[in-house]
Amino acid sequence: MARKCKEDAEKTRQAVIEAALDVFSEKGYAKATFDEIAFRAGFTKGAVYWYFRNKADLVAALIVEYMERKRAEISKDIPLGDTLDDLLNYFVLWANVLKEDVRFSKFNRFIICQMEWSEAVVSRVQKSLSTQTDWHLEKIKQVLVASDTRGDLKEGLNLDLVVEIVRSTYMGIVFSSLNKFQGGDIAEKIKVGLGFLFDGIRK
Amino acid sequence: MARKCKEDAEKTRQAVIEAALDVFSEKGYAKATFDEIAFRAGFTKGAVYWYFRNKADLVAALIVEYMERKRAEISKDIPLGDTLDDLLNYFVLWANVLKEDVRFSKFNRFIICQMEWSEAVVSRVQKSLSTQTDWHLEKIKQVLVASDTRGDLKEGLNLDLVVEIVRSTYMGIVFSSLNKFQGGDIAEKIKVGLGFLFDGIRK
DNA sequence: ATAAACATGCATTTTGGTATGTATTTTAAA
DNA sequence: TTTAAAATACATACCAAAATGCATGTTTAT
Repeated sequence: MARKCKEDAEKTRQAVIEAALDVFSEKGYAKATFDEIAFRAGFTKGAVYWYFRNKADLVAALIVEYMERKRAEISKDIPLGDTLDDLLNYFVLWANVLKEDVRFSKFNRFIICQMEWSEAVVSRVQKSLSTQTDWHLEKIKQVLVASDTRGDLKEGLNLDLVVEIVRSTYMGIVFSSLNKFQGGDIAEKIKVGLGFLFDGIRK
Repeated sequence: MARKCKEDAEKTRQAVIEAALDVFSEKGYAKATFDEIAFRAGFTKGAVYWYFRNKADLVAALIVEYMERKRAEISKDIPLGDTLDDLLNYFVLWANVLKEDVRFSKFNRFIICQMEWSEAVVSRVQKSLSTQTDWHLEKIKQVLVASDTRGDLKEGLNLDLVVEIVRSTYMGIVFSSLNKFQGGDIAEKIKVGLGFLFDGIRK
């Protein structure tokens, strides 16, 4: 084969990334080989190396692309208000994405339980990852501060601590749900679980 | 070298397991080699293969030993009551162990973020792991049922769902704390976070 | 004497990475 | 407008390194 036009080239890159997610999910990060990823995508190893220097580079690209894409996709649906109910809807929105988008769910399961966060990968992803994290934390803090100012919350809360706890609770429910052990409706658990937590900090 | 008496043999096994934890933590599961693990333990590869068939076998033994040992160690300190406050103390107890036992903390960080849960490992660990999980879930459920019977809780709760949420919340805070991003006092976070959650389900 | 508790050496496979080949496409000069 | 050169988008072939796991050796307890 040979060179194609630019649109086809981008398609190739995407095909490789999608194939990578499948192979990573099935074999785990360590046992996934460029040969198999390329074969799944319908190409050879040369194509994969054309786009990615090595495995850490590939998985980093996979992570960044999936996170940024989904964030861009979802950002228009985000509730604008700053009450605890709005915040709850915000998390339910993310949870529903996990329920409905099978690829995104597969992606999350992979990065949570099927890969090692080696230094090589972490350093490449750090920027995109911390942006994503900051995004969440910012949203949470904004709502909590506004609610506190309005006098909706209990007195004397350490808001920064509460921010961390809210996020950890969300992550915990997501993690547990993505592990095979428990199935269940993840959005439902988020709704109920964070609902109780919010009841606990409300005045 | 050559054969030693039985006590020495057991010491060797333990030394290998401890060295394995160190090497796994530093290099990650995939990049850890039997040669280096053996060298760290003060032996050669032959010694490691004498006790463990392969890497999955070694890491499984590491996981099982650490979990069982800590559970046995801690079981005598467990609060006996069945109120929500007792349950909170139960979790704080575990959190304190994570804070104080550096090796156990290292172990947890390893199995959470530095290893892949391949099928080979999961199948070997499953029994011990589900026993540990059942242990926690059983304790939680017992307290919730007792509290509910006493009329301490809100009406109409789905207790099984609440059990999962309580556990997920605990796990979420532990996970977040073990990731390098956030440090902080893990026991404090558990106390405050689960405290709010319990306030939310209390009548 | 036998078997446990290792050490040592080797061989096989795997694979990450590179170097090279090749057919198109794009660019740019004539 | 034509066409040669250069760059792109891969395929193919190959290598060097490394690690797994086994086979075999060696020493000492029992």
